[in-house]
Amino acid sequence: MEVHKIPTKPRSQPSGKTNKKLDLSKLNPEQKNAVLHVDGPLLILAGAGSGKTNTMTHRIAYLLAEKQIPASRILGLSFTNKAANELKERVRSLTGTVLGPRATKGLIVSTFHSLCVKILREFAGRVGYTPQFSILDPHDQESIVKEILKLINIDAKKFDPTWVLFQIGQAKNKFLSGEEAGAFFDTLKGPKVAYDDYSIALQSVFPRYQERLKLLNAMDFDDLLFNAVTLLENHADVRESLSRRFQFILVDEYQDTNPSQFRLLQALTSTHHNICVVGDDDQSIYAWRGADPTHILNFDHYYPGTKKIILDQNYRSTETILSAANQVISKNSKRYPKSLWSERGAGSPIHTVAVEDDRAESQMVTEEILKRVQENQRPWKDFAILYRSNAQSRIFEEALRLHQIPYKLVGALSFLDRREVKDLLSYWKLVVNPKDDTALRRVINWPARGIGKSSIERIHQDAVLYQLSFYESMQSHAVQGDLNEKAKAGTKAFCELQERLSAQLFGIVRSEYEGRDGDFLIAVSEWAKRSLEAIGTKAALLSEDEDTAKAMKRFDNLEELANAIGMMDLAPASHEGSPQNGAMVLQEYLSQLVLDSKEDKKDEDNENQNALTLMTLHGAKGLEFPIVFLVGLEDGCLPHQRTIDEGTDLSEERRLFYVGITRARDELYLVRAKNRIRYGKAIPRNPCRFLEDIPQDLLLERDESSTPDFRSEEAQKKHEDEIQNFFAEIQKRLNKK
DNA sequence: CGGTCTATAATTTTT
DNA sequence: TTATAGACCG
Repeated sequence: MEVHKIPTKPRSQPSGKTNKKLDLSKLNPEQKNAVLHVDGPLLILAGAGSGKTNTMTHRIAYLLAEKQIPASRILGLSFTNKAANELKERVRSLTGTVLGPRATKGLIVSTFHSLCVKILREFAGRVGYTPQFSILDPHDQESIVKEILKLINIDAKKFDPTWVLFQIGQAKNKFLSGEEAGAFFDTLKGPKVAYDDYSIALQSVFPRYQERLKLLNAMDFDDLLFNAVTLLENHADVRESLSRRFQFILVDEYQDTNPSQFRLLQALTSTHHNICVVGDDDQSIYAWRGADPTHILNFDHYYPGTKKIILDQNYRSTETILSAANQVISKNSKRYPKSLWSERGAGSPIHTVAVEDDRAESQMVTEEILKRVQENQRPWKDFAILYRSNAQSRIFEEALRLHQIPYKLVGALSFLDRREVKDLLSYWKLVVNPKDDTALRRVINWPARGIGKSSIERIHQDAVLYQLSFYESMQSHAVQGDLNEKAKAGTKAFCELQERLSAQLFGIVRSEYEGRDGDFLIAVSEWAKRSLEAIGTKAALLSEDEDTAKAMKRFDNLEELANAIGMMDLAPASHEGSPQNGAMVLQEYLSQLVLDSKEDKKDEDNENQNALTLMTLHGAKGLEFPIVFLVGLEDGCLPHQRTIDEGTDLSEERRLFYVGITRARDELYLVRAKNRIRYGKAIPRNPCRFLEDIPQDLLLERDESSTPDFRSEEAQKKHEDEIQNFFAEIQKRLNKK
């Protein structure tokens, strides 16, 4: 039963054409204040669904249109490519009607990471790199750490490489110096070993890892930030020129900034304080990877004279949903007190459903969705199923597939994780950066060319002995050396292939195309397609997969990867650091790919496709859906077990719940299972503790299970204790009288 | 050298 | 229960 009719038209689009004047009439007074504030620090506390993006885009448009700030003096920063693209697109459409299509030319709206790439490509030499540096993906990082662990005789079984990498990343995110990192490592307790060798292990791996990356001319994600900050802090000339260039800086999701990002911003604002940050402390959910919410809580401390604006009118959800959200979040202590309100009316109550186990959970959700689709004519894309951890998606996928409901799984193994994609990209990486041993070792024998383990080992040993890159060592082995005939021939063939590809690619020069950038890009794209042939990918794929159709499909994907080069956005030739030859284009393309792994080629038909969404609570931030199912609302799942075990602060888990609730526009389902099947056994579970904070009168509760609520021994004991205390108390009072 | 098999570990969240 | 990473054999 719907109390409220849902308007499905997009909200707050500027109506029709406006003549020469930016239309601010659709903004509420606070939003307008934020837009009109020009000079000096500005903090916008934007609650969920409060028109944050709209405010930011209007503010940029206002600077461009009314204040005549050149687009190239404005910098917008966000965390995801998706957010950056959306922001840019909306600024473009806003200013388009007023200033024409060229108004945003030179405007940079990007993620922190890609901004750092831009800066570092230009000044790589100042931090000991060449501009061709590669960007490693997590998989590459892991193989390097494994190598190092082996080298220093540490058992990778005891010291999980992923864990080691995570801690190294933490140290970089916090921008710790060598000694500070050491002290930080000392405080850690690892997962598998009781004694504290962890710090020693980390302290021996960390420097070696960094050294290795430098040798490979490669940076990992965290290095991009770390090195950019190092560059700016140590080189006043670079710092000042960039700070002067970016006269106005806007930062989205500011509550998620980590110390590296914070310092980057400080450097960029060293010559002015025109920084506008937008965020919501209640939606800070990345502290676990180094984000520090005190950046937003103490913003005016770092930037005195800050103007603070609170956007608390919500344009998204019903009042019922908002008051549940407000209640839940109000239990957190360290926050700017605020409470969202809306004019949308009460709407439907929140459904809370308890089911028997996770199988029943997926069934119930699926059936409910089918019902809603039939009864209310809802399209699939109105629905989202949100969960705490990725592992929970699987069972829903099965149920959805069974009922033939189209869904899109966000955060699934990305296109880039596919083996053949990584292989192809490794060839391309190697052409751009021949020092990239990691890439080389991936494809040295793919397609099979007779270079086996022992040959690789020999090449490797010579590389170490003569201080060569792996590729250089290969080159010398192709001519002489102690490889068997087959391996030698393979090595020779490989080197020749690389040389040829490289020569061809560097031969594609932009100046020959005289402004026809489209043709220039297509030439590079053609090269990429030819490289597929030269490598022999089609034959390789066909031979390793029985299923010819499947193999062809994989091959088509690779061709698509080559094609996409032709559709890149290319900086104008005059612009510094813009690609001048094929290799530079390819390099740019490769960095875009690694930094943008989420929305890749698979998303091509994404926008208008009608499918329900399956994703984690983290992934859902910034999105909204008419009907939301929050599933797995059990202790151990929503306050995640790891967080409970650490015994510390559960406020971030609570914020996660808050984020989930506030994704819903019209209806919200809170679903929990009484048992969860794990490794084939049913584990009984308690309801998520945050559920208690939602007032009963907002809820419509039902229990579809056949078993009574489970209480863990501990909970049972606590419950009994409470009853006993209660009676003891009464007894005491009676005795007193 | 490459494929198949078996043992073992595993379920936070990600640019 | 399932996925993956080494071991081992052809």
